[in-house]
Amino acid sequence: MCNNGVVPTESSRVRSMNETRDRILDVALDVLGENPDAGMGDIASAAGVVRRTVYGHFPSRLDLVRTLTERAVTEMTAVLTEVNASDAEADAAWAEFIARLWPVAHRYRVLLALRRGEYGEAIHGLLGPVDELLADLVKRGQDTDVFAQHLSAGILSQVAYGVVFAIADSDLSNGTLGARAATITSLLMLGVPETRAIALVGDQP
Amino acid sequence: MCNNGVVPTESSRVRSMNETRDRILDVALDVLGENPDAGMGDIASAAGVVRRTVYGHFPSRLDLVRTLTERAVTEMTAVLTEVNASDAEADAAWAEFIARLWPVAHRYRVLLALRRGEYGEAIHGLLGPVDELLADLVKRGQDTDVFAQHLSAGILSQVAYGVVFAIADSDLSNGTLGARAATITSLLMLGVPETRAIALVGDQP
DNA sequence: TCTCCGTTGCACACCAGTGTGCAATCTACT
DNA sequence: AGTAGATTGCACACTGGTGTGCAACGGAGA
Repeated sequence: MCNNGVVPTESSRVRSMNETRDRILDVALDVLGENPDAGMGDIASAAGVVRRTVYGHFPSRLDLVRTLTERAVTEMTAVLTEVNASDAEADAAWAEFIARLWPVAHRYRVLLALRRGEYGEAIHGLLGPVDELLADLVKRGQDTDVFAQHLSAGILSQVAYGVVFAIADSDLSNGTLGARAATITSLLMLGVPETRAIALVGDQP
Repeated sequence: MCNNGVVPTESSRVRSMNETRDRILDVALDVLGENPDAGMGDIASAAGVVRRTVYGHFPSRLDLVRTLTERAVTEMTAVLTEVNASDAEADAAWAEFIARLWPVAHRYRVLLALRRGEYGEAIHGLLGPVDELLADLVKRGQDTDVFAQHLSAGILSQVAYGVVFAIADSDLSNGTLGARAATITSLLMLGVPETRAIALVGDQP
């Protein structure tokens, strides 16, 4: 009884439990990424676990998706706030943002497809803060005449990172090739001249 | 028996039948556009018809979606071949293409969502010719140094008209505002300078 | 008037996924 | 050894969509 606390990881029990829980979440991203309509059974099998066990960790399918979304929001806001805090030019900040966001966006690309139909509302709600931060960055770029103004900051930011997700969803998406392509393409559509865009990604490979 | 032919519209019978058939197709685009997972029942109700009747025209859900896709392919290839035949600069051709494609893309935007999951393969196969024509146009632009080359013509064309569909799918999509936004944005991401892009859409409102 | 034939309304079987219940099993901790 | 707890394997009920069968209705055409 050297341990009067309640949750000092309790050594192994809860740790292995958390491992399976995390494994389910990780594998759910992959499975749902390939087929957003995959069932709990598919996810369970892919995680090397029985369907019943998944329900032990997540009472319903919605809980699983929500947890996934919360995870994504946490990671993305972390990157975004950090980049947003820097005093670099908006286009440079955007380039750095995409470069660092890329692995995250690629992992959670399924949320794009999941946004419509059934869980769309829940996901949309959770993604709200991310959308705001994104719009702030774009607005800063527009105010300093770095970004084009043919669209409002709200719409433009949505479309711009929609493209990032679209490329992340594309066939040849992993590797740094996708990151470069996504950064350049999004910069271009934000109105940054091609030479400048290429120079920016050169800085941040 | 003044009529020895086989299909002189047979006056009314088959005509009213074709009307309901077309109405089902039209309404299916709307319903599926709002919710790609809508069932045959929803489509039937929206068309003012019983579910059983829909199955009378389309033996299975796949048949309905396939017919819808074939329709889209027909309309899109018509526009694309016409634009592709012109000897204008590639960026001007693209601008005209988007302007004329816009209503079509907006109507069939649901196919974007339907491309993944269940019918994805069938749709993808039917859309093949469109993809080729699109890639040809982009490649022409790249060869004449009008479009950027940070991505291959195949990928770039996909991403570019993916954006068009994304904007068509956006909330404020109908009206000419969406068409302008889609044209400018796609031109920008193709590497066309902002001033040139705006001039191009000015020519074709 | 009588006959097609599209349409309707209802029936059914089928399937796939969801979520729950419960006894059995295995394992880490005491 | 004993126990708590996660996991398993199987059961079940429920839902919702699909596709089919069939008798009945109703209007246009012979």
